[in-house]
Amino acid sequence: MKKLTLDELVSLCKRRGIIFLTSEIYGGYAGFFDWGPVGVELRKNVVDSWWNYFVRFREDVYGLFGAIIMHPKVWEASGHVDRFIDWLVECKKCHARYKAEELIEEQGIEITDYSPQNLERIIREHNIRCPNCGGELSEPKKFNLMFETYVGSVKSEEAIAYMRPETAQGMFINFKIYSVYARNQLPFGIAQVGKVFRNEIAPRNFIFRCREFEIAEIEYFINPAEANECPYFSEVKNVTVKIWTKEMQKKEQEPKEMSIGEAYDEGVFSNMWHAYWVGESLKWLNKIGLSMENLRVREHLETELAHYSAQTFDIEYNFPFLGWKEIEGIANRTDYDLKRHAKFSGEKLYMVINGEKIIPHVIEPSWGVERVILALLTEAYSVKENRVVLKIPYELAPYKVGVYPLLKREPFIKKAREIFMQLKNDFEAFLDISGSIGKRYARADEIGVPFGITIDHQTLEDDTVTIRFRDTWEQIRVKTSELKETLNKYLNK
RNA sequence: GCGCCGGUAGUCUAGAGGUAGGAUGCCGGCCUCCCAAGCCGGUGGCGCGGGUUCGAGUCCCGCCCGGCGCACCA
Repeated sequence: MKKLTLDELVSLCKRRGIIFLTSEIYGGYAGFFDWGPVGVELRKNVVDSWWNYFVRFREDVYGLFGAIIMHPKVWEASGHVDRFIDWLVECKKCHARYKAEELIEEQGIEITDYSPQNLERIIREHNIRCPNCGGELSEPKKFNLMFETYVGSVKSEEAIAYMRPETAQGMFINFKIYSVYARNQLPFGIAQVGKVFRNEIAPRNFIFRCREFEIAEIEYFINPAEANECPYFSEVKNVTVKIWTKEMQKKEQEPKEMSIGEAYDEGVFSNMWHAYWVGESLKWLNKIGLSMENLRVREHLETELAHYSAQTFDIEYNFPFLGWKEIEGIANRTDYDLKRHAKFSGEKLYMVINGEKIIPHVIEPSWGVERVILALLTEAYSVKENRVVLKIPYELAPYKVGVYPLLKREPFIKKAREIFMQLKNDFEAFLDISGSIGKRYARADEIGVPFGITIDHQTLEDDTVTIRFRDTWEQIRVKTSELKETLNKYLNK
């Protein structure tokens, strides 16, 4: 079968009202996207599925809908201000870029004043040149991956606030409230879905890398003394997937297919809870339609670990047009964040359980919603007889059922309206009377509508209609009185 | 952000100094009892700004957007 290209997917997303670049009448705006009538339903269904699976249908995870702009100190405590803001100098000859402070410190010069004026003065006085080609260096330029804004009406340095670049900190700053809500027991988790903002240098590959995107994330707090006591582990131990540990990567070995249970026994994971969350993540991704063959678990090398992480696994999806790419990360953040916030805020961020003071450790599964949906669309995209059929799992389909009069005239239209009115309160339904019947089926297939109800001549005689199935194009005939029940059966409701 | 390449109706594409053409979609009509059918009619376009030229999708400059490579990816 021909490989799907990103261009084909982008084209479908635009022409069918799913996702498209924002502000196109002004030439577009890189890294920002709008979701159309179909996309907005799809996104909502995916997020609902996630929320049900990880929050509502669990005993131990609590939801949060946190602020996008938080106290600026949050980002000092988290380490983002230090690690997201740099003064960079650029070589005027070869255009290589360097952190100013690193170049200066490499010369054995101690910096006491980190202001850009002073950094530049040191570079000029010591005649520091490009280590690559010896070229002259530019003045230091501020390089900030966080979007800044000003809170209050005065635009001063003191008024700078940041658009959150991750949702995690919203959970950490509310740890006390949630630990009480969880009745002072471990483990428990806090879940949040929301927009985050990162001022990427080069947004690319459609919605794969954007500047404004959505994260679905859980911070799961465990007792470090009980890190290998996960009562749910039997639910994931047989999940089997390709796993690529850092050792395998260093030895240039291929990923190895193994179960989560086997991998845990072999010591692949930092602890049992970490293994559990990798397994649960895979189960949900598989549930929403991503096949296990297209998923793999890759451990981060030491060099790519985030400053807060003891061990991270990426769940990667094999995009036909991008190769294996991260759609979710599962990090062991240990007690890094709670300790940092305790230090910066002066609050006591620990729990006392049975007289013992415990700073919980954190396992953090973190999904990129756009990336998951890109994988979902990729997996669902299929071609049948030269037509696109989007085989989205029924529960996620933006519309469930289309109603079509076979011919565009009375009394077919009247009867179709009746059926539509009968269905619309129970299903995401629409009525389409425009164009030939084949054209209407084709349009519905492109946005993944699972069922089509057709009103034909026989309907007018015996009050039966046909149900057409998106994936097979087969039709069955049912009484209109049994339509709702039959559709529910197929939808597994 | 750097380098190379590109940008023509909603989508896909022809045109490379001289009247912007096609396909498809969409809308209306005729026809049609089931898979983008047929016929007729309609809708809609050179990314933005400046320059060169009698004349610019076409050549030049800047910007924007996209693809690829590098860098970045906490």
